[in-house]
Amino acid sequence: MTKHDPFQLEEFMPYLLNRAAETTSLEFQKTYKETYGMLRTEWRVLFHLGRYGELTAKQICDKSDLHKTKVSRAVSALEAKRFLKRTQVPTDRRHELLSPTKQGQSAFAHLQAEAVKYNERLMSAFTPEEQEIAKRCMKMIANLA
Amino acid sequence: MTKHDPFQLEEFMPYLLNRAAETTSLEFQKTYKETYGMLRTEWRVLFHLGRYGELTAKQICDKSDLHKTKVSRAVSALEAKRFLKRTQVPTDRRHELLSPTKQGQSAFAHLQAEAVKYNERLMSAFTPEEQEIAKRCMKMIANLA
DNA sequence: GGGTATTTGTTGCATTTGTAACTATCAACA
DNA sequence: TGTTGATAGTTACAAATGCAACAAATACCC
Repeated sequence: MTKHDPFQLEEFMPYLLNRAAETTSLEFQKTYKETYGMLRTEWRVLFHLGRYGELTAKQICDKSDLHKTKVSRAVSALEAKRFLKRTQVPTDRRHELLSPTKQGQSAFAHLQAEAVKYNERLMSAFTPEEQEIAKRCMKMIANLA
Repeated sequence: MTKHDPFQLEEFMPYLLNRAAETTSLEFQKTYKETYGMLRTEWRVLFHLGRYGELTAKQICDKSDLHKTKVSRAVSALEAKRFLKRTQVPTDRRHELLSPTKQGQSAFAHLQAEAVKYNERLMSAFTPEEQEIAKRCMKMIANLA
């Protein structure tokens, strides 16, 4: 690092992304943690189930990019809390279909509404164009686009 | 969630931010993990020391938004690996000044150069305007601006 | 069919993290 | 001075995570 070319930590995207991700995650965590006692991974698994309906654990792994170990434990926890149920698949007994219970659907509906509100509040500081650009950058960086 | 208004997971910023942050962190992790055996927190602490010079643990906490226990452990690890040294402050024995050793400076110089390269590669997919907007959004969301 | 390789998911263990309690030092002020 | 409160940093313990080994079921191929 020279005086002419100081590398600013604030220009380093992994750093900025981590800071921003941590800030928003901690803020929104209150919503699902206080009301439903969920952990972040559980919330993300339930989110996928609510969003896509019936899924196998493998499909959740692929869609969410969560490790199968994390998903396995989150599914157990959500099942114990009666937010999802498992259904055997007769044609292939290796995997089971996971689907939200009534309680899981209700929690998802609530949390989704809160997520929309939180998101709107978070993004309201930016113009629609800026929002689009930011989202596109994130998706590209996360290999989602 | 209705058919008219499906809440896309891909529109939820905490989700996008976490995905993008995790992707970049894992990619860049290789650089400091393989070569220096550092953990992410250690890398971030060393980065602050390299960037700002002598700092107390408290100052690193404030600048990095890392919890003091994480910093404490990262400092111990970096000291054990001879990347930093502690200096007593006679006027206030509660804190010590942390500064990189020769080896720490060398590691920092190397990692910083790699960070610049990684960052340029990462951002090369976007126009300068898009890069500025994305960075500004991140800073704002992370309360850095 | 029978043996091997793949896929799906769980579990055990070591590492990492978060929270709270703790020590040590200094500040403030009667 | 001495008592109380604040600050810097460490440590202990519980919870969460990552990795590797594992078990069970299926696919593949001779």
